[in-house]
Amino acid sequence: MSKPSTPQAIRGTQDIFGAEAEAFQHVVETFERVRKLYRFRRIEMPVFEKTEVFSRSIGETTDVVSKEMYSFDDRGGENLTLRPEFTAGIARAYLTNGWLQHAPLKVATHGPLFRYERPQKGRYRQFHQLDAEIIGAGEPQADVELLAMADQLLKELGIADGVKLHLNTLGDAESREAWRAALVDHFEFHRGELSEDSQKRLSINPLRILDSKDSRDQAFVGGAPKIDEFLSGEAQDFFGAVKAGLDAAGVKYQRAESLVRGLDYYRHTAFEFVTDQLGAQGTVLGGGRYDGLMETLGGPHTPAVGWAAGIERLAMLVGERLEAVIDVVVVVEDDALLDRGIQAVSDLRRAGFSSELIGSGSPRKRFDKAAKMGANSIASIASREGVVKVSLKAENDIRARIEGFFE
RNA sequence: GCGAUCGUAGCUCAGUUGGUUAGAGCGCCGGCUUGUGGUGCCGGAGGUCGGGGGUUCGAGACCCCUCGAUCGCCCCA
Repeated sequence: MSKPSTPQAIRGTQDIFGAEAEAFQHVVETFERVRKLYRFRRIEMPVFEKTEVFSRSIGETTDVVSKEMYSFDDRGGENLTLRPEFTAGIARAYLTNGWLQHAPLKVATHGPLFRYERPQKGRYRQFHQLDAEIIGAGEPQADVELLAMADQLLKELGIADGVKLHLNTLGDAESREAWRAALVDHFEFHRGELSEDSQKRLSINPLRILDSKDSRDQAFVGGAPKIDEFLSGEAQDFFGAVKAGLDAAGVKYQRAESLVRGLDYYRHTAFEFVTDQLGAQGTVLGGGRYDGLMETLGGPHTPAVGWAAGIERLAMLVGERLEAVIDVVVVVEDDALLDRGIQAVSDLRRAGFSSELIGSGSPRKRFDKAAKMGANSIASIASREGVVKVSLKAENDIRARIEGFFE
């Protein structure tokens, strides 16, 4: 008889435990608290959608859609995709549920996303994001509110020092197209001297050449046309209002002229909170305005802004967090007294004390086991010459509150 | 999709130029010591050396393939 083999976890997924899981949960809980301060309403979204929800909104030519989606036919023959991001699904829900009656609508959620990528530090095939969106608001104040919330979140997580807000504008649709055309002209002239990657980007996403890490490309980035030269008056005013609003809200930022977004639906404001402490995956939170998205899904023109943040990346910056210490460990040193112990921990837990029972293994080693757990107090239930003996090791303040549970 | 490094008990790691029954610490289980005690001692369980193939008299060590991890490229939060 051969031993059955143990299945491995799927590549790029993670089993999170202990101090790391506490850090993960801490990020989520902090987000929940901050999101309520800004009055964002909680939504829960399906993990999968019809494939077209993503392919139409994100853009067929993007890497996400063309090679990173987990798509499959279900038993009814429908082609479905595990969500690679939140925004498209939320936009779909907004339209199919008629949420425009609530506009402008501020919503927040978090959960798992899926992308078929090569795993590395801060990048997984199943990863988790926080997400916040304001839908149906075309005013720059919406951008400002969202950024202020992101800024406060990072501060409350205690990681704001290592993270900087990079801010840019992509202009409105006309500005962006004019800029894009000028960039293509510029880089086309030097095509032969660009990196292989950037030669490809020239036809797929020329804006991306701007933040290439290849030194061959960087030589031509400095002289490339700037978005500011192509901004319409309206676009300039919008960006000016966002910057003024950030100053008023006390949010620090720096202009990043070559910051672009990978997904097609972005317009106007684009931003990333970036750190140098996570290696190649330095963006911890990113987003922007996507005024054109609703129309690509067949809805009415609906301006919107949003961002998403990588929970794993934030948790790595937060670092490991200690699990809460136990209030009382109850040690039963005589098996005949086990029920006394069960009663005590039950009463303690119902009264709001975290409690753990130790009543198995070598009786003489049970107290040592309890001592190693680092609890605030230890109660021992033992018998000496046939007499039940309860002893309590605790500081006076907690002793007074728990003594009664052992009488 | 491309490149580099790595993969030995549950965990962290040793394993000399390929050479008898593969080791340690921690953890786990048990015995003794201590007896208001977080100590010490002894013993035990647990490994097809990621998986498959090859070279060799002989492979945990060398070669090939494969799976996975880590770090870059790319992409992105």
